[in-house]
Amino acid sequence: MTELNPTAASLLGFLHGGEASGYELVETADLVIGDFWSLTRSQVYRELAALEGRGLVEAGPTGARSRRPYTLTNAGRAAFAAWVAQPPGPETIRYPLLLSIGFGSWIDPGALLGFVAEHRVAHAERLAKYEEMLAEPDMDKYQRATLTFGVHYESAVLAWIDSLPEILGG
Amino acid sequence: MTELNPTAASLLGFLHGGEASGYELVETADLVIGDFWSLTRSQVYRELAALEGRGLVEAGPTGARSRRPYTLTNAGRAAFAAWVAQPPGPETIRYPLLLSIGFGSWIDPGALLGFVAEHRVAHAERLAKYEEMLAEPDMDKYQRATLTFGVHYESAVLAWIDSLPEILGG
DNA sequence: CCCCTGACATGACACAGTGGACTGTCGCAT
DNA sequence: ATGCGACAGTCCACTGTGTCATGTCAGGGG
Repeated sequence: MTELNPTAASLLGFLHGGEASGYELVETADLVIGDFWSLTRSQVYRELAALEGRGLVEAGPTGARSRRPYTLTNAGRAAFAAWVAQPPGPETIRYPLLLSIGFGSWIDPGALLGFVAEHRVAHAERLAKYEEMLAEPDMDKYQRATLTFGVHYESAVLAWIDSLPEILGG
Repeated sequence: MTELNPTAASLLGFLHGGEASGYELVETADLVIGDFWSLTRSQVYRELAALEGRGLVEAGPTGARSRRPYTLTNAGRAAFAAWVAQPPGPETIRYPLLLSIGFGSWIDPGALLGFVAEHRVAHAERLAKYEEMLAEPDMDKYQRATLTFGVHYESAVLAWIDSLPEILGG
């Protein structure tokens, strides 16, 4: 029984909510974990096929629009339980803006500040979205915890961006 | 002239400092951009081969321990200059701990807090490392800017972690 | 009634990125 | 002399990304 990867494990996790197609799983995942665990349609369909091959999920009869509804098997439930008991690995961040700044001496200073300003808008929007979602009173505490991460993260990025003129100005 | 990807562009960037082998480029990159732009030996060697095929770098005569020293070509310099003029894309974060928390209802609460505690140590260490590096007075302002991001990021993660007991406790 | 649009649904493919295993070289200290 | 650790590169299987292609179905407008 090879280890599950986090993406596959997440799919099994969502399938605890009942039967779902690949399309629905992508939508759910995008919504629920998309801000800190990226996945793509292609990858999801590939994982589902692999999970089916390993007997961790089962596909029901193909429905309208060639929809393939997947359900958890007992083996799938067990594999998920084993996965969540494992300590999670370190995070990876890939932030192209930081690359640009790191190579800032080759960039026109005005252009660089322009790039930063564009990113500031995106981060401010995400912060507002998270805060709006957190205002909802009846919310699962685990989702509240991940949203709170988002708030801390976006706030930190905004604070950093606002400190840049002083650092780069001289 | 297809677009450069950020990894390939970074290698060209580092080669502005003069001739270097794949091994040295991995070391440099790990040190300078490793905290916000992950790359692996395998990928670096593959990119170098591709860059050589496109005429953006040139390999000198193979030296001791089959060392292949690469240098920038004029085309490589031009490709890098074109790349840094482009606006950088959005960041991607993949944080397995957040997945675990998102699926927290299937995890033993004590174990979950244990996972969090382990991560706290790692983040505290990185924060200390960044602050120590920032204490250095003569430092390139661009590196100072990226290190400052690190400080903001790690501080935010620590603050978030410390807010978790309250969120998850109830 | 027909056609168009947009949401639903899957898959193929090429390329990028990761992590481990493997091979070999060389300098140095015991 | 030997054996360890840093240097240097390669291969492979798998995971992840982005785009293109294909087809289905529902509902509204003409």
